Amino acid sequence: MKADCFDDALRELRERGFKLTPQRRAVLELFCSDGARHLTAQQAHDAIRGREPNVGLVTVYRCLELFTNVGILDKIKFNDGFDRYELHGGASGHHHHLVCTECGHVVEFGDCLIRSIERKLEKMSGFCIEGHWLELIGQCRECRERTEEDD
Amino acid sequence: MKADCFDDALRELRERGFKLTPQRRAVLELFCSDGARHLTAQQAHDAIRGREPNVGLVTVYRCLELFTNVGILDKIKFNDGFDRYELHGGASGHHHHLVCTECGHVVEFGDCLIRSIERKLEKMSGFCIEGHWLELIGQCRECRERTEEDD
DNA sequence: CGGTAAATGAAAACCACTTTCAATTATCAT
DNA sequence: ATGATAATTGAAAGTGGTTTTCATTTACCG
Repeated sequence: MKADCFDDALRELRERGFKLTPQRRAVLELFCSDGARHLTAQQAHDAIRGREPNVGLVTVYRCLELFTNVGILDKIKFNDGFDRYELHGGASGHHHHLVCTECGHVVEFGDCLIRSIERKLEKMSGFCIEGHWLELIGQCRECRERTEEDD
Repeated sequence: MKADCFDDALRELRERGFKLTPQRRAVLELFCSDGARHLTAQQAHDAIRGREPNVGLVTVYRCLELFTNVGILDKIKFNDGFDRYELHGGASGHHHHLVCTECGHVVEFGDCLIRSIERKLEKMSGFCIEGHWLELIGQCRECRERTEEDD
């Protein structure tokens, strides 16, 4: 549990005039806890329910939207049809995801590798590039080894 | 209009035992026409409606799915919530999209720039990378110039 | 505390997409 | 050609994640 991220977020909300409801605290606590990465609204709701049964899924959706607008969370999209959220910046700043097709294991990596591509493309296309989305899929080491054993 | 792509597709469908209905011909014609790139089902339906009013949106969805399974089309996903389709392989093979946030103008580019990143990541992560999805967004030259004029 | 505007929860709406099902039609055997 | 047959179609209903509506509750300020 990253206490300062939680306190910083509460302060940010208070300063902007938003009410600090138990529901919002519960969602914030979840996302400031260590294991919380790229969660869907449903996953967040399930995780919160145990501690705080009085939090509706709709409220979770609204918290996620609010926190994203305020800059506390980032909305990220895998190509699986679910909106996902994680702490803004996170431990490692802007990053991308490498997802295992077998077990769903996710590895994150920084975006320094993309910058050079962006510069090349800006020259080629005349675009001023503002952002990018990169997701890679494959098989993680564990799943590859298990698959080989099965043969 | 790429006549051979159209004929090849018809032959492929016939060989696999699918019926050559006017609806399927209309969808094929559209995707074999020169301007047809990364179309949504709705866009395809709108484009076809002019020539062939008797084609339902549902049928367009079914054609797109069938043609993708058969290998005539590729399904591609922008992060905008719409499934999009284009001719398999296309003129330029596997590629990525650079989308203008102002006018929606799309520039395509090949994936040779990604390969070196994939190799680095395989070493770092132990993953065997099978595929990737990259989309960049920004402002195209025209929109940037127009925006500057407005200031 | 008491007033007030913001926040919540349940239900309904949305929207892209898929499925169901009765009616139509391309294809093939005759 | 023609009729049999199974695939295909279109309309309507269903899905599933997300958003909106609206009456009720509640955090916050005075």
